[in-house]
Order: sequence, then C-alpha cells, then structure tokens
Amino acid sequence: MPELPEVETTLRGIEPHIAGTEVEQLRVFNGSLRWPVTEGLSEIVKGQRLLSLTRRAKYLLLHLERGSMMIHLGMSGSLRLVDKNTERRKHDHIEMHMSNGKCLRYHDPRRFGCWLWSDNGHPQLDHLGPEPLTDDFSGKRLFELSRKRKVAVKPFIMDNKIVVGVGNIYASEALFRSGIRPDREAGRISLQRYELLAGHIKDVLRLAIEQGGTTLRDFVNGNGEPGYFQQTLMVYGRGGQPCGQCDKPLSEIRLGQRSSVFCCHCQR
DNA sequence: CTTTCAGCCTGACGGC
DNA sequence: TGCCGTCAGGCTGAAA
Repeated sequence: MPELPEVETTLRGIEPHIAGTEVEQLRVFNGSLRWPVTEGLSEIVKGQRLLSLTRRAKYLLLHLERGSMMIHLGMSGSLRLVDKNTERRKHDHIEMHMSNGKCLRYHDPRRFGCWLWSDNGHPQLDHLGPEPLTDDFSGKRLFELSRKRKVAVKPFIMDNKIVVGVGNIYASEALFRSGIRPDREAGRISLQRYELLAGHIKDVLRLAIEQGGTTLRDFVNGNGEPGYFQQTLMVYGRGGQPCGQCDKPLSEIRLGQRSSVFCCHCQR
C-alpha cells in the first residue's frame, strides 16, 4: 500500500519522463474516487504544459500552467508510465497522454484516492504538519505537542497535524526500534525518548525510500507490484510470530481502529 | 479544545 | 464450487 516512501518513489520514477511535456489528452474512465474527479478535467488540462511535480505528505502535485492537480493514491492506488497503446487493465480509471508519447495511468481498485484540480491551491494541504524528513520535525516537537495529551503515542505520531506521512507500517516499525509501546500515553513520554523516536521515524522512512528504488524501475516499466519492504519489517503484520530480538510472541492490539503489533518484552 | 467513530471501496481469505 | 462475513487501510467530518 502506498505510504510516503512509495509516493516519493512514484514521483521520482515518473518526474524525469514527463516534466516539461504538454498534456495532449486526459481521459477519465471512472471518476468516482474518494471525492469525484474534478468536473470537466479533460478540457481544463488539455494543452497545458506540466511544469513540475512535487510531493506534500502523501499527495502528489502536478503543477501545470494554470493551476495544479492534487493526486492521492489512497489505499490501493498506483501510477505508472506505459506506452499509449498498452491495453487498459481492470481498475485503470484515469490516463493522461503527454506530448512526448508517454501515457500516465492511474490504477486504484478501492478508489480511495483522488484527482482534484485547482487554480488557487488545495485546502486539504493548508493544515498539515511538517514533513518528517525535514528539520521542522524533531523529538522536541513531538515532546512539546504531546504534553497533556492522553492519546496513545501510535495514533499521536500518525496524526497529520503532528507530522505527515507516518502510516501504520512505519509508525509500528519506528516504535519497535525505539522500544516504546504503541499504547503508551503520548503525554507521558520523555523528551529523550521522543528524540530517539523521531530519529527512528526518519531512519525507517529514508531506508524505505532507498529500497523503493527497486520499485521505481518496476513502476516505469509497468512490471510487477512493489514488494520491497517485506524483509525489513520487524513487527507490522507479524502478530503472534516470534520477536526478532527476544523470540517472545508479538502482541496485537487495536488502537484508533488500527491493528498494532508490538513486543511487550522489548517495548515499554 | 480533544477524542471517537462511521463511511468510503474492493480483494483476499477463512469457514461452511 | 460459491456464498457470506471479516479484515485491511488514509482521511474526513460529524458526534460526543
């Protein structure tokens, strides 16, 4: 599923192939995504030059001459570059033909994603916290914003107002590396432990982006699905299996309606 | 203000 | 073989 590293990987994979080209044609086959695809999108973007592509949180932004497209991959979305006469697969909902012959296909079985056009900014981006891989995100920030908060630390670090782009997988892994129980009250964790946690969040995201390099080639070539993070996972999806550090069985609980796996011996 | 929770959607999987 | 229930997940917005 697309987390921040995969969105970043997608961006790096497609950017060099289509930045600077012009939109020849955009076709919407099924526009009922998380929010309906912007009405009249094909007519709006036709003929506009794609100036640049950026990422904010898990959103991809395509900057065109007269505005920008905000794309989210939701839970099951993916973008890939294909030859324009490649046959469409089931759940290929949108495609964008560029002036250099490249075709960008959006595939999303669960349709939790979005494609929204705006010529004056996207309100969804206005109240987001800092990017995790910048100096604006630190243990000090986690410590200060968590004082008097009763929420468990795992949903706390997954809150987009605190820091963006930390999904269930990487929250679980960073907490394991930090030796912190996911259900510990956010307001009762020391500055020192938050500094450790912030460092591990950055490490785990950076590592996943590096490993995404393999996925990147697949995306561009239109082969296979990403499977790069499986080996590195210590706790996510491993409830009941032995802990990689102490061999005791990993515990599984639910926090904020999300499954949370941890080691009750290694994490306190 | 904080916290909780339903809803959006399909595919995979287990039980019968 | 198929049917049915459950789960997975990010994000929003309403309710408590």
